[in-house]
Amino acid sequence: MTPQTPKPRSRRERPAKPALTYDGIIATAVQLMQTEGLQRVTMRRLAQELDTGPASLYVYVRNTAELHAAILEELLGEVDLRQAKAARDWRGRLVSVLTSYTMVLFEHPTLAQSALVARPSGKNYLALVEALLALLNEGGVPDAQAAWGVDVLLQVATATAAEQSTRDRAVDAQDEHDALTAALLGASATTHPRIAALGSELLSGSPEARLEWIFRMLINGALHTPRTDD
Amino acid sequence: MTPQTPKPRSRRERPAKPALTYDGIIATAVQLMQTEGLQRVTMRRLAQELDTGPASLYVYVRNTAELHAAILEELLGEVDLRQAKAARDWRGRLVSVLTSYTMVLFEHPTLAQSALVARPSGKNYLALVEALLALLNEGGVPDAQAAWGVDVLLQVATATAAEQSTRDRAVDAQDEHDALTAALLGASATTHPRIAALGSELLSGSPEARLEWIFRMLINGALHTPRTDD
DNA sequence: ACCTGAACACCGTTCAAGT
DNA sequence: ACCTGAACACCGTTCAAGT
Repeated sequence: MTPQTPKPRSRRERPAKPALTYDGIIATAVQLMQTEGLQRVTMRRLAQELDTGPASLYVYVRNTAELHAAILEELLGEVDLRQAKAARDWRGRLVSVLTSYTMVLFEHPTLAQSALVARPSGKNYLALVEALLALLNEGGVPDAQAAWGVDVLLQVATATAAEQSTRDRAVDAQDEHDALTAALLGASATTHPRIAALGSELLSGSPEARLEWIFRMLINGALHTPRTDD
Repeated sequence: MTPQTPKPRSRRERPAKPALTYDGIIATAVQLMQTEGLQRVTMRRLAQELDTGPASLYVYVRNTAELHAAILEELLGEVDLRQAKAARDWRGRLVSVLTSYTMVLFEHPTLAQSALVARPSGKNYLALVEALLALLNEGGVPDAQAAWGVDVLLQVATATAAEQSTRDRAVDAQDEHDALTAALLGASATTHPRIAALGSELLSGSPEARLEWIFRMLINGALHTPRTDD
């Protein structure tokens, strides 16, 4: 009689060390980010979580940037693409999808920072691009303009989320914001007439109100700016 | 006869250790960035360059982010604001100034990355904002729209430069770009009809042509999108 | 092929102690 | 007030050696 249950050779107190796989590594990385933040998702810390040494991860992931890109692609699954079919005009639906994307990144602003540099190319990203292109097409934005415009829409949304990453590291960010506020409001009307004229208008509005206006102005810009390059 | 030339108490082989000052630290930091790149402008490396320990720098600079922001503010002095007075229509001059800003950041894309997070507020930055606001005003962009629009213009320029920082670390970036190209061009017409319809159009155009179109569409968007929030 | 220990070459930041 | 040595708590990545 051969034993049906192979005795697990559990090392340490963990319930059995699972074999390393790409998917397993990324899943653990996402979990680690959710519990400890992206700044803790390092090769060393992740290896520790997987009960191995950092060198082992390099069999599956080229470097830290690639690891972060993979995490982002996972996260993009949370973007609410159903907004594309809501009962609103195409502009409103476009703004909704973009806002959902921005909100997902807002939860992890440091990831947004890396997203600017390491663009993903997985299925969730493709689905997002497709949804945006469909809405632009529905709104009558000419193909050539939609092709370049979709990039700008995502770039601005990503950059806006990335900017927010300062506001996390509370204290410094506050100081920095105060410095900018003081500089803008204290500008002299002789040397900086336009800054002085606009004054607090430059800093006005909630982040939400600003973002909505920005998305609308991008859409209008894409719709009304012909490509003259070719 | 008293000696007229005081004997310098030179430590090591350096020609006399200058006293630390904020300006001296930033000047050395800028120089270090120019010779070795921003990734080498660390507290430790900079301290070494100044012939002291890293702890000494914390008397003048709160942290690494603040150091990088100070470097950026210095660099903004290189933006060519004379373009604002060139013999072209206001849109063309606006595009010129923005392009000059982008080019300055292009030389140091990792600095652009940090610029997204740690916005400067020094005199060079104020001069740039003032120049942009003056051009928007000249073009008849309503104040409320100019106030929010100037932020978007700078954000997009900064983000575009930051994106380029990948293209420096040559090999990975190429792989990543190839992955995106393959994903976009390989998209199925049934699952991703719009991506398939646009195809290579999505990746077309030189960076310069794209950027010029982007600036023009931002200007048009700002000009034609009223603020309805208040 | 996959996995690993160990090493190399670094980091930011704090703190007690000096001048 | 300014400066410092030393320490704490980390990093990414490579490589030779194992299985």
